[in-house]
Amino acid sequence: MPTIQDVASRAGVSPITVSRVINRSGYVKSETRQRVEAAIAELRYVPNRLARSLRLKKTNTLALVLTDITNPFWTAVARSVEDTASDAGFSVVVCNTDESLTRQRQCLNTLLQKQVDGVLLVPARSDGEPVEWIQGQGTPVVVLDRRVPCRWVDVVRCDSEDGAYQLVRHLLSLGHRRIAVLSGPQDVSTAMDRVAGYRRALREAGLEPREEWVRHGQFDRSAGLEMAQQMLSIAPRPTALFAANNLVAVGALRALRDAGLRVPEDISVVVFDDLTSELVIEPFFTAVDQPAYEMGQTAAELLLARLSGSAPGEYQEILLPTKVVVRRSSAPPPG
Amino acid sequence: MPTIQDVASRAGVSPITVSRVINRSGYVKSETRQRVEAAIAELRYVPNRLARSLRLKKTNTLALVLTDITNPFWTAVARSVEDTASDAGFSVVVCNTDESLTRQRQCLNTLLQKQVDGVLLVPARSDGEPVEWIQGQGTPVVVLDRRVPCRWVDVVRCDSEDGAYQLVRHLLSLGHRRIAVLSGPQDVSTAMDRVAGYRRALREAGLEPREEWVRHGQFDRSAGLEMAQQMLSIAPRPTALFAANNLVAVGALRALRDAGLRVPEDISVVVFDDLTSELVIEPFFTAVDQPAYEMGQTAAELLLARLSGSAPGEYQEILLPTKVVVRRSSAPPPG
DNA sequence: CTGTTAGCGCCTTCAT
DNA sequence: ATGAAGGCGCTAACAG
Repeated sequence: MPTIQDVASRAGVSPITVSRVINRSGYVKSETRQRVEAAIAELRYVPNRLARSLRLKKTNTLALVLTDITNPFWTAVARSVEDTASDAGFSVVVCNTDESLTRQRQCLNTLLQKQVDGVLLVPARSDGEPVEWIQGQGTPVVVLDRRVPCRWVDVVRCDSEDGAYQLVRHLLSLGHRRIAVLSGPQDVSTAMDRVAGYRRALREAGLEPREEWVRHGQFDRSAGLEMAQQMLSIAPRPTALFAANNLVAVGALRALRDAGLRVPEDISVVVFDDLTSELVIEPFFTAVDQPAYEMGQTAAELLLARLSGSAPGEYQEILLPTKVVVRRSSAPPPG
Repeated sequence: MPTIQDVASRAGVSPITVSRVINRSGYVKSETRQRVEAAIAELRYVPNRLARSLRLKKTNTLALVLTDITNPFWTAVARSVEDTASDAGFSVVVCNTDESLTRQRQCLNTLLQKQVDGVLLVPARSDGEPVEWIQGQGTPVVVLDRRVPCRWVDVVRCDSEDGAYQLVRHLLSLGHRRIAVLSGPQDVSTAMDRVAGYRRALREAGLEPREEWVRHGQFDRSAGLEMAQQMLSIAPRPTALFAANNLVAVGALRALRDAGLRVPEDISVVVFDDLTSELVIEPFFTAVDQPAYEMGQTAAELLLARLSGSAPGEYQEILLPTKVVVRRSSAPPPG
């Protein structure tokens, strides 16, 4: 492949002149510029950004470390991050951790070695150490979606506690008294917060949350299926299920149908995080809708602002609004 | 940030010795190695892969250029590419083109500048030029999902013509005679091939495909909605719709429901490319199922094999099997 | 087993 | 308006 030196020789100038043409920096006589551009075209020269980045200590690349891009919520986030980054001339490297700390460390290590300019991190656990480690390498981080026990970091997320509270209030207002929650991993902040919001709503209604009505599992379909099955074996059976994420809800509904239960006639189901209407034939779930696209965009913009030095000095915690969407999956309890 | 030189000084060795420790290349006395490792730990040294890549002319990065990661089909492909690449020590940079040639060129340009080792490309158009351009830069390409008029390139895809043919045969066998197709962009090979398979099935059944029963639009929900509405205004109305992709089908169904039509009692709907069961409460569509995960994996493996020189000399065209899954959205025509 | 030399391709600084 | 020198951090090739 031709280098900047090859182009220079061909155009009869020095490499630095070619550099100035490519990056539109400094003065170049119009005639010289044309000769250089001609040489670039003839040689099909493509500048080597590796060398440029090494020199400039800037790669124009963002890392997006999330749990599983297969979940439509993260897909939307990834898409908005890419859109936002791309508009600013940045590329995005995506990594799936599957909620594993080991994989998270591997990802981050590789990413830092590649000298990404910034990291958008959905922490696999409520653990501040990875965040501090990245920052210790001089790389800015924005934490996405989840809380983390660090004061000195930017966070963009939704209020899980409040969303859950609202959702359970909706169930209570319909008359439900036996409400179970199918949540995610114990040490993931969103899973904890959603349980916390659930408990607060129950207590406020004068109900004592029973431990057997709280289950933790993975944030996926099969966990939802399994947790729902367990709930069905409790007597008296809950009249409503609160699924802490979209995939859990899909699995739960499967379990209910398999058990011959009708939703919402026999049992209600509500869910934190709606499935995008793009994918759904007929919206069914009563849900807390999270602005996934905005979350990615906001986080990416904040990170880019940090990189350009245009962000405010203090670290930010940005809470995006959620809203409850009532649909057909919730109704008054039977009887 | 500390460099390899800092580590070297601290350990009282030369940089190259540190390099050998990091990369486990060459001989290093166990005692020396320990000194070096201690220095690495103390300084929290992270090797700079930019410099390494510049030197080695290898970045351990793959590019994945697709149309829109928001479509679950591409999400699955992206996930499998990342899994496969990651196992081989590669990272993945993802780019969305939204079927735009301009954006495709921008993406590819940036990616080549970043010296990605290989490109997985879902071409925005049936145009061989971009492929040849990338190859001309000495970068291997594997084309995904779509045909391209190049002989000298690897391709991994499904047989759209045949899948469509099978799907329309299914409709014919149910007794349908007025079948319409809602396809994607005219110049995208999968959209063309699915129409071609449709036509072949019709002709074989002694039916002449009517032009008004063929529509082209974007491969998204709103196009599906619009195309379906247009079809409903044709008299006599088609008794079955063939949606050329998943999102088109969701949009079409919306249009049918809005028009007060029941599926499949009043009109049947079949679709090329199933929505993954992870996301669907109750599978409904009769569909051609494509092995999305395998497609990404196969393509990534082929690309990695090319990079390691372990691939066969000839370019490959790998056709992955599809299968028709009959569900509730198709039934005999009314009357 | 370890070190020296040189250079990957580019851009900043300082001349001219 | 253009160029020369030097170095970003790393490793291959060759000593020793």
